Amino acid sequence: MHENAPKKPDPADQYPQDVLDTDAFALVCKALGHPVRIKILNYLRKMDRCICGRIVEILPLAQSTVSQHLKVLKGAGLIRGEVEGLNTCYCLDTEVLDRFKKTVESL
Amino acid sequence: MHENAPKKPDPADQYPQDVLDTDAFALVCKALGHPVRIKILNYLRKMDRCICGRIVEILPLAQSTVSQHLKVLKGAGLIRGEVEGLNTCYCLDTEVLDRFKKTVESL
DNA sequence: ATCGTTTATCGTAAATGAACGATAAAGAAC
DNA sequence: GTTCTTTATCGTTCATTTACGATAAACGAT
Repeated sequence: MHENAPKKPDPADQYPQDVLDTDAFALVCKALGHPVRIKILNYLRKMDRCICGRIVEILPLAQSTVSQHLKVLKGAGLIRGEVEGLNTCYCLDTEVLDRFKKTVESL
Repeated sequence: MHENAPKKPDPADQYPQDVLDTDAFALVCKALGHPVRIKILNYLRKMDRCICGRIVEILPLAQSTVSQHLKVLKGAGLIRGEVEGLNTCYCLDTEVLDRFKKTVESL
């Protein structure tokens, strides 16, 4: 673990973006560590994409709480949201999700 | 593997214990949602089985803190620990882990 | 029986999380 | 322009998590 010669200890080279490091992996797991967020994710998977308001409708929670959960999922990179006029449209980030799956496979 | 004569919507039949329900899945994710616990899991994967004291050694944390993390992992079913005289020997619960993997695959 | 070792648990303090209502920001509709 | 709608953020409260040291419980060794 001493980089005298510039070999390739670079993690980005070893695993060309298909496995998450410990901290990133833990972050994603933490984001998945709440039933409501799993439900949101499942819904987005079924719907492909949908606006925030729809997610608020299907959950028995205040709008601000749902917004908070969406923020956590976004912070972990699991979903993306883009503003479309008055609404914000959310969808899964399949790339991050796939990377997560690969990491789990390797457990 | 597929339901040829499906008549039961009973979830326990549909998925003969190979996929976790939302709450159980969130619980496992939550347990994985801390870098230290990922490290413990990785270590146990490499070592197959090892005693608590060894895990305490490799982590820069107080013994009581490590014990707490082990408890979380055990509570999620990810590891098992059996007392062997003075020591407690921990190992992965591969069955729960495999179920978790299957659930993640299906994401 | 006494002493050291190992691990779990207790008690506690600080940080984070989850929920809510209220409010702000931004765009649509009038 | 004003007003309504949608969503994010603020402020607050309560619960949980994380960390630690201290202690207890269980066992081995002396």
